[in-house]
Amino acid sequence: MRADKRERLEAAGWRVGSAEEFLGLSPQEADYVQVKLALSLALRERRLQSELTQADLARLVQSSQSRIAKMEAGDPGVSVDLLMKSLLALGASPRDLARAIDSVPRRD
Amino acid sequence: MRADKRERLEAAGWRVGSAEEFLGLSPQEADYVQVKLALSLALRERRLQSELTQADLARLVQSSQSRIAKMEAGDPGVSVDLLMKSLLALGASPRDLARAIDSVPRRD
DNA sequence: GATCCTTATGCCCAATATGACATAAATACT
DNA sequence: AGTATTTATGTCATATTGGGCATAAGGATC
Repeated sequence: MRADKRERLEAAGWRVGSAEEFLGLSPQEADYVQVKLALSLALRERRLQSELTQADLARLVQSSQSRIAKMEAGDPGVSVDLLMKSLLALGASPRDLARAIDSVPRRD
Repeated sequence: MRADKRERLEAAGWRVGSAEEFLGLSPQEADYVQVKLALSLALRERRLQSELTQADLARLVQSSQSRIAKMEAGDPGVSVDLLMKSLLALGASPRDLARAIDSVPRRD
């Protein structure tokens, strides 16, 4: 965001900042969310790459379409365990998981 | 294991193979276990590096000493989520998590 | 706009993970 | 050897996550 735009917004009474600030997350909590998000995105990418529907993937990992949708949406009620297991079921290697997690932007 | 030893063992009726084979794990399940194990080890290393007892860490992450012990032991009843959250609480970055996971030996 | 396919969202309740506690086992220190 | 500290293991109630189902919402094709 450009500095002048930020100034205009703040002058108008808006609070400008990251989602973490807004939600009041600690740095660790923010990192955790980011990791889950990265795995979510990796899952969606892999599924589409494999040309599977969410229902297909659900069958593959013995879950349900709704769970897959929630996983890909980064729903808070989905565990990293399930994300990882699903990714592995799609043929991802531990190294692939590592790469996905490593794509999380560094904090400053 | 040396080939001749393996032969002697098998001649004597032993089945020789990896722990995964023995436990009847699929490759994906084996990878998942390996990832958890890698995080367990990383946790122990970091905790010791920080010169904290399990009880100290338990306070830090609002858990209990017994949970920490189970985490570090790679207990099946411990989630990757908890492992990650604990590592992050010890100051690990997402990149550190990625490195730990990437240390899992490749399957062949 | 009707039909089909896919994805999103909300709700059950069964299964699993959780912190807490007790206590055993291991390790360190004198 | 005895004691203190740390770690391991078992159990329990409570909380969270799980699959399954219904249904809404989006998107494509006709």
